Amino acid sequence: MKPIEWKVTAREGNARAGILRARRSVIETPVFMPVGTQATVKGVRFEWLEEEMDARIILGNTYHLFLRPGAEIIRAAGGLHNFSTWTRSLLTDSGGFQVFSLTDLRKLSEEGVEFRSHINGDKKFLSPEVSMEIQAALGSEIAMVFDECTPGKADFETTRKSLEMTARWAKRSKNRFDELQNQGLDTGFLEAENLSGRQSLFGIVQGASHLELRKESLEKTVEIGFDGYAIGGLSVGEEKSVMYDVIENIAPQMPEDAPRYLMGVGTPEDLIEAVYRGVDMFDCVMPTRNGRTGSAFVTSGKLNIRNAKFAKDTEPLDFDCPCSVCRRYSKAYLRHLYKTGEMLAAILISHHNLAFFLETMRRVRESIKLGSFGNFRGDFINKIREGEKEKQN
RNA sequence: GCAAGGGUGGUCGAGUGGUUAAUGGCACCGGGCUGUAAACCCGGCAGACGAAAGUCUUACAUAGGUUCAAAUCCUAUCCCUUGCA
Repeated sequence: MKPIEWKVTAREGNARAGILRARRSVIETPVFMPVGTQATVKGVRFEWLEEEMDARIILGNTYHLFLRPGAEIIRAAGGLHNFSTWTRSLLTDSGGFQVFSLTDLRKLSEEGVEFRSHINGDKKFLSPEVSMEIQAALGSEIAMVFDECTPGKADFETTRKSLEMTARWAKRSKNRFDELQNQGLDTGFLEAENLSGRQSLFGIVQGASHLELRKESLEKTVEIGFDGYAIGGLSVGEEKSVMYDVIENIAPQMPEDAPRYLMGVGTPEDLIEAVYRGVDMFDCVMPTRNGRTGSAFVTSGKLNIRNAKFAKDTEPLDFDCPCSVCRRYSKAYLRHLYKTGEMLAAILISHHNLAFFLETMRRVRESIKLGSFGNFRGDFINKIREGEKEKQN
């Protein structure tokens, strides 16, 4: 039996709607997974994620939880689910992205990454094996291989070397992962109908903007064999058109019968464009980070709640959004909260943004099932373009 | 009334003869944020003209004065704070 089961329920062009059954929840795809780096989706209580937004899966981060509180504390607590009380599915990122984003603090070698904690400067070490051990302690439903995230504008040779190491790391990740599963060291083990109850592992395709290298990376990854496949290393400095090109070329070549996960992307528009090109899963910090920093995603695009023009605006962020923030609070009030430094501003806008992302994905799924995704996509993008035009006037 | 110390741009506050249209903080205005080192970061902030380099005008309580040159020195006036009556 497999740890997860993936089934396509409808198609339209390259876009797919499906059902991903994991041991702790059933996840309808395409899905947006809120990012919960440090065992919390910043500013948003689990109650809201469960009840109002009905999020079925959120992320956690190996690097950050490794530094604090440490894998042993979470293992002792019975895993990240028990520790945090999030009972639905979790996907844990491997720490690979931090190798990329904390570049000043690291020393990279074939063996792994020696780095200094960004918190207190402690010397630490992360490798495919260590990452798998931590992720087993966390007990997520979906673990990610430990990869190197290549910068978007990396040249051919750099990218090739990087991708080859990522492939070797993927193999090592898989080996250690299997050992840990066989030893029963996954804290999240759970009996589930027709599933193994074990953790699943996703591979990651790298290759920056070089399509032939992307293809090579994909082949190497598929050869090892994973429960799902991710596209990594996008939205890391390259042009947006490059990102769309890579997705367009690579996603359709990825295994048909496994979920495709585009890591770290993106804006609502990006999500729709990626679904259109065959992607099923997404995560991104934008809804929560932008929420905390005063920018809201709405039907007409993006708005900055700081703007003076909202000072007397008694309307909600978005009339078309069914979330509890839009049903109750005005832009004028949210602006006031933000300008006065009240934490509730960050909480409410983060909440709206996440609700908006999840609702958008719900609509995407519905339209694929109805065969109207093409129209949905056109309307969605048009409203953003109109919004941009209006902003300029 | 006497004595001492003060009055600086929206605000608090540096500056005590010469790159000073005037440091900083805050406020205000705008932009950014894509597997979270981010409740953060960046820019603007006297006025007018200019796409820009820039040009001009008005500015450090008020009015005079000294000087090549003043927010900075001198005189007078107004106002504020503290102490003594």
